[in-house]
Amino acid sequence: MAEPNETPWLNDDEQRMWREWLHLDAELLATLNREMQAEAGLSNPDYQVLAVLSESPEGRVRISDLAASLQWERSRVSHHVARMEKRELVSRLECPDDGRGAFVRITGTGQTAIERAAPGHVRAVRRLVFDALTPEEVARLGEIFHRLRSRIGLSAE
Amino acid sequence: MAEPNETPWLNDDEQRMWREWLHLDAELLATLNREMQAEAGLSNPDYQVLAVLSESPEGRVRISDLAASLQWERSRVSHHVARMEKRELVSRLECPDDGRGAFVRITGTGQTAIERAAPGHVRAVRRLVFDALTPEEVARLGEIFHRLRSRIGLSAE
DNA sequence: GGCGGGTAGGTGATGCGTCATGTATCGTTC
DNA sequence: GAACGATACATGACGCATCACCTACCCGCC
Repeated sequence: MAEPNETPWLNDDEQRMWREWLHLDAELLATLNREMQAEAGLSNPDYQVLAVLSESPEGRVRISDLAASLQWERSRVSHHVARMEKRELVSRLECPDDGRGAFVRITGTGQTAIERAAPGHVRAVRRLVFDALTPEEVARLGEIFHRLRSRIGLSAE
Repeated sequence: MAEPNETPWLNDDEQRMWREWLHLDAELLATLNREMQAEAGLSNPDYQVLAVLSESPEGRVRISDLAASLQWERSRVSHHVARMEKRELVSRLECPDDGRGAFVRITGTGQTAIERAAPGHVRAVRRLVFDALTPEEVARLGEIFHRLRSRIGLSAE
């Protein structure tokens, strides 16, 4: 190990769990990404954006609202929407109420793409995750993830 | 929802858990990254590479072995080592036994960096993850992650 | 009416990751 | 010993993500 002894390293269980977690994460996301890319030409972030847009009653969403829904930075949304616009999955509209604002709307191409992607995506999540878990495990994991998540940002740095 | 009814979507527990998981992941990795960046100027991948190198008895590791240890693609290792070489964290050596091969070695700068990073990194993982979990939970999570991981790659596509 | 601070969004630089491809070398087989 | 397929690694192009910074606009106030 590279670290001086004063800092207690993780014990075996912890170390094994941590490694499994990191690898699982990487593999899970990569697999979901790859399958959706193959089936519908969408990346995971593409899917998330299109999902929000297609669920919006007005059919158009402000950049900032999109950022809030996805918990992304506005800049990230801006970049991503720009890329998606090039591929004609979404389009931008000016916002009449606020000269600074912009709407994003899903296009026909985008609608087709997400409809094509959705069933496979859900099936993949089921197959990779939920088919291997009991309902009790799902509940426990949900609680644990929530607990961990709520601690992030407290007393950092 | 965007998907046709034939495909069963996730139930509430599943959906909540899945969202928590995705967000937790993103936030956890981002936080670990940010803290190590601030403390020692290293990214997470930098740390992993340096850790393998500094644990190697010979002080040098073949690119392919590095890829195997980290479970990265060789190409990724190649790119990453190139970036780290620019920052003088590692250096490349020619391999006398195999004209195709290359060794990577940690530099003094790299050694200093990982020694500076390691205690904080371990503390961060403890603080963010293990301080909030009981040993039973750690064991259960380890088992679950292992189970899920072993299913990836079976019957894909 | 014009000043000042906050907000909406865009942009450029840079690092990270993958895919497709290229090049040199190795080992084997004839 | 030449040819051939496999291996080791590099490279270029591209998408993704963040950071730092910019512009334009809104709103409240003097």
